[in-house]
Amino acid sequence: MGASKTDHFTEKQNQLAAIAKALGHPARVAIIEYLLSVDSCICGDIVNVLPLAQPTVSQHLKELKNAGIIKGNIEGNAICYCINEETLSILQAFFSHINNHLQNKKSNCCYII
Amino acid sequence: MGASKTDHFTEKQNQLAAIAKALGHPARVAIIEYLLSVDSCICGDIVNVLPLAQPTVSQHLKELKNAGIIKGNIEGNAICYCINEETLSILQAFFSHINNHLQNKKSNCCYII
DNA sequence: TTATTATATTGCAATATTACGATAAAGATT
DNA sequence: AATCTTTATCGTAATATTGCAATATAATAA
Repeated sequence: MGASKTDHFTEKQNQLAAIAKALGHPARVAIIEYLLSVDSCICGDIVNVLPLAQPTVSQHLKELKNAGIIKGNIEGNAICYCINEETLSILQAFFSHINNHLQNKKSNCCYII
Repeated sequence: MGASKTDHFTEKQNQLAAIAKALGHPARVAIIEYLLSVDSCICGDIVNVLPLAQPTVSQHLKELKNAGIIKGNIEGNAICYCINEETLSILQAFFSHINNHLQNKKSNCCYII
């Protein structure tokens, strides 16, 4: 098939998966890291930083924006992108949830491999 | 093409992306949530819990294992899977890193959209 | 030994992703 | 207006992912 059966999962599960998926490419991780490293959030030089052609970078930016991980507004003939903390906090909450459970449990199986 | 140019990114970026990518499917999020919800980490009944056929579930489990998100060992004719905290802590560290940067910055652009 | 049970692998079809050249769109500059 | 600059979109090729039926594998139960 190739298409995920999103109908059969909860909204939360689909939401988490969508955010994680958007982070699931090294170029997009690199974009996030770059956005963090620059003081300004005007990021017209992302193309020069990445080892990818301009249309490809534009496509990755679009995916990050669709997933809500970055947000931006038009600034003349450039685009101002920056990280959307709200979206990333959803993933963070998921990890907190995981941590809480794991600490309560202190799992003692699966010690091999 | 379809193949990521992983050579052109850092090991760290590829590692983060691989972990995020493995979480980037609702079925795999559901598997993680199920592993958290059960007290035991014997998870032979995952197939019954998910709306997917057994081979598909097995494939998702394999991907989670390849990414290091779950670990498991053979227990008779069943498999014992559980969450690998070490791997998830890599993603958590990334988010801490992001948080630190964002708090220092208090970004004041991108207020529209 | 012969089922039975549980998970993994294979093979394949449908769809998605990745990448980039060519081109478009739109504000800035001259 | 004509040109430059920057980002977006289109079209397309190569590859990856998703899902499942069929089958294999391996331990357990009879």
